[in-house]
Amino acid sequence: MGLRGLLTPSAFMPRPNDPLRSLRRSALPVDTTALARFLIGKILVRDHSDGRTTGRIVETEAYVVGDAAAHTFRGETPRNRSMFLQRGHAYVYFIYGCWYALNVSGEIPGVGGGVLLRALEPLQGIDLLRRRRGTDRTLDLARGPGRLAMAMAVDRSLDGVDLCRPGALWLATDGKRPPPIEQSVRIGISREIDRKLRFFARDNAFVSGPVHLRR
DNA sequence: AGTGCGATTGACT
DNA sequence: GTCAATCGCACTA
Repeated sequence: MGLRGLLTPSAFMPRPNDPLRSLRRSALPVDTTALARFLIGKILVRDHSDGRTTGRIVETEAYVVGDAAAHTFRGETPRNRSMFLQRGHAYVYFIYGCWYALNVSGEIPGVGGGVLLRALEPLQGIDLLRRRRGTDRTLDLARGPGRLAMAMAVDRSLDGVDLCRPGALWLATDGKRPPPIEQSVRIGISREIDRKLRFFARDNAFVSGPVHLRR
């Protein structure tokens, strides 16, 4: 490596400690499906009194306007109102009596739509993620929406948080190019089952779902 | 006031 | 591969 490489960041060397930059709202596509694709490769940051945990988003699903599988389909209610906030806000819901799941709102104010975050590749705070999940299996720490929320200590208290402002929970980029992205049908729904609104990083081991939907 | 069910997971055969 | 756990919420009445 030459002098230039010592003095300036190199695009060719991995930099594990690349600074995180908060995602500006203006950078987010004004469309839930485009946002679901855009978020692959971005970073979710959880700042907690226990410490910071971060993970790279490797799997998302879009729940769009007019989508019978979306919680917003029947209009705004106390439960889902966060998905009607301006794009970039957290919608957290509780399901099956035991799990939370985290979404990012994706439309203009008053219009309901959101992106379910389904899996993260753990980056920082892996010991803390392990403690929260009660397992040492790095692969399983945040593979699946319920595990992701548990690993990142996400519950309804974070519902409505603005993910474009650094705080308890926010979205960031480390400047890396997004990975190759694949698309498929969504997992675990019974309506609108043919719409290919799931996005994931190709051949990434931290992606959830059955094997035939992993590549 | 009562009912049915879900954008899941982990344990088990 | 199957299946129970578990409860907030939306819907019906």
